Amino acid sequence: MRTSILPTESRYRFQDTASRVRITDVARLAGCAPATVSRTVNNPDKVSPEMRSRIERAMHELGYVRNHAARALRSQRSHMVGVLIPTLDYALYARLVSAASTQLSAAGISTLIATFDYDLDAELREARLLLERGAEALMLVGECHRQEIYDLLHQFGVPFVNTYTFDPESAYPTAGFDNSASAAIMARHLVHLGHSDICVISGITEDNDRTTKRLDGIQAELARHDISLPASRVIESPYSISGGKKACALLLSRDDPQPTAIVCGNDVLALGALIECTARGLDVPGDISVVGFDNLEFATHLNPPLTTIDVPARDMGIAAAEFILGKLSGDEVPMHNSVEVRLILRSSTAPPRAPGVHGRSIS
Amino acid sequence: MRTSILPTESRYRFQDTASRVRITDVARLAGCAPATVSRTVNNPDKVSPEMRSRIERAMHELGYVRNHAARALRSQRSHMVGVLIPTLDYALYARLVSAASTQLSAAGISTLIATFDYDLDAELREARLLLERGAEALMLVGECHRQEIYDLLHQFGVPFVNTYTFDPESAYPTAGFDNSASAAIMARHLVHLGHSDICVISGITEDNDRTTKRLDGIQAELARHDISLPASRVIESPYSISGGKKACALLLSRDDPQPTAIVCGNDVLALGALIECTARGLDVPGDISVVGFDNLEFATHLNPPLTTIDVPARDMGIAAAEFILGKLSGDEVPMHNSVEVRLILRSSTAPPRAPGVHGRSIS
DNA sequence: CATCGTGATGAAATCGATTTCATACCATCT
DNA sequence: AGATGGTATGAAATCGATTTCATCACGATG
Repeated sequence: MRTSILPTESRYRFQDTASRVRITDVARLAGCAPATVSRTVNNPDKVSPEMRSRIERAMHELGYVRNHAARALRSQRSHMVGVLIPTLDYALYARLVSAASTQLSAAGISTLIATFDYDLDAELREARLLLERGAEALMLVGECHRQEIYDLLHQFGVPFVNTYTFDPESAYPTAGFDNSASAAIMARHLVHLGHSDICVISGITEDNDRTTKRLDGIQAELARHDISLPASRVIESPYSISGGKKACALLLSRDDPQPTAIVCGNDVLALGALIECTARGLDVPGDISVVGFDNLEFATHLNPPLTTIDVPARDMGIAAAEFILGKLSGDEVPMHNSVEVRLILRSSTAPPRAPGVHGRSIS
Repeated sequence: MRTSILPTESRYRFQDTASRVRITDVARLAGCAPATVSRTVNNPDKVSPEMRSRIERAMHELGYVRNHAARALRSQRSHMVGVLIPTLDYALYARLVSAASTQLSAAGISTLIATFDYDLDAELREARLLLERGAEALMLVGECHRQEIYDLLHQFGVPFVNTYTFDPESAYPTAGFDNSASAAIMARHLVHLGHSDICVISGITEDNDRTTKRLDGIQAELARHDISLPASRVIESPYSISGGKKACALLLSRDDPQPTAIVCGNDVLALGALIECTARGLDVPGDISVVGFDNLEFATHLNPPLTTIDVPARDMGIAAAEFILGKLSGDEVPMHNSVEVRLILRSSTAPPRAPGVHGRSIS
């Protein structure tokens, strides 16, 4: 009986048997030096047309695929950029990522996507991994990150940009919008409609500058109109439909004078709130107004269509990518880039049914 | 005046000035050979505890981060697996990807995500890129790919698995479910409820084996019950809410006897259909039943909650990852892995209002 | 006609970690 | 005591493409 004498030999080998075609193989077949093959791949115009076509034929014939590790090692350029987003869920960051990715790939750069589920320690780990893998730059979401990320980035001299935020005062580059001001727009809209009994369903604010600023912005705006926002009228919830539902249910079940409007930290929460209101037989916007944030595709299709803040995620992704590309090619690029958010008026908001004692005249 | 004499010098350099700490630097500080440092990183138990801690201290002190390109080049292992999905939109593949990614990362393997927007040529390009980057394995969606992908994969000896499909007859590994049989379940459900005027909003079937099979499955099941499905009752639409709305509007505007049920190729289309029906004042399920496919999170929250087919995307991702991990470590692994889909009965389906002339008795 | 520049190509060094092979040391066994 | 085996470590080769520098051919220029 012949039992396997080389058990480890059965191990699956990356690059097997006849295996990998190297640049030298192509060179040999084309009858030239490896350097010339490299040139035809990276600087075609530095090679004579005949030689080039000869080499291209050889590459095709052998099925040559270049080894990126070797290229990256020698040239010190990985041609990769890392994108660190909280989650893939709800396609919250899909527009941002795909726009950025398209933009980068036009410059021959691939995008490495990593998620961290709103856990900053996980984010740090992923960032380190991306850097290990040679990411030449990083796109982050928000400004709130572990200090170690900034240190690492500094140490590596790797450019980066914080997206979904815009802050000309920040020491770190930003590409996005002012979350506080944008959220204030929502609040102002409701106040202008005559609401004063307003509740907020916010995203989790811990370790999250965007949700924090949005909440601050709402609070400040309401304060400007002498409307108070007691803690009992604010609920934080993870971004999810059921989170929004639960939060809404809780708010509506409190004894306070019932709110006439609910401001939500994003469209997913607003969807949950809408569902809960409808389930309770409340008419939106007749009995209660609901505002979202993000303008995700479904917002326009809801019943009623959701009033929300449009976040031009695509533009933001492009801006972030352009910033990074600029940095990578040593150009002088503005540190901070803003994109324009705007209030999308749809039918989930209306004046409160009873003008109420708190009613105030509006310009 | 001193103008810059070295203009190119200003170019942003990956790895600058004082810059990069190499393994030799760590070795020098720890007073050992680079080999030993490498061992503490990759096989800690092959290094004596004192030496190890000395090296770890040195690594920490210098802020050492290993260079993945060098590691990959020398060891011929990239520790990366590529995942090729059609799109990031609607988080259609989020559960699959994140489950797979978690699983792989526990084995020290990073996930490279690439999207191709349902364009098979783009898929081929991305696949080649992933392979260039050294992906040790690939996760694909469906079985329909350019032949070149299979050739490339074969040439490189790179294991892969087709997800979202299960076919024990296939020459290529699959991890998923039988799309045809699963779609038949939807159709059967409607038939059993007594429907016979049934329409279908299918995903685009060109270059897509999953949508094709789902449509086939529906057709076959209806045929089994002597219900015909004329071309006029089938509309293909890209996966989007507005696509579903439009398709539904079109179907409802035809002169035919109005359908009493609509089968949708996925939940996003079903959402669109639901919205359109509601907008037209149709009662779902009173006037018309709607079925979806995928059981995305929102399905349960719709009004009415959507009857749909639950796709255990998480399990599928895990199965696919396990298959790949098995292959990579040379284990004997079953070629085909199936996950269980099941019909989720909710309230978007009911017997047709008027049993109608086509009514048939059901067991 | 000699010289210079230009463009195409080749030879060889190089990127940084891993890995093989050798060596030194110590403990154990006969 | 000598042989043996195992463990910890080091020296040096290596992965494959890029890049620098040298070389060569050829045409233009004075």
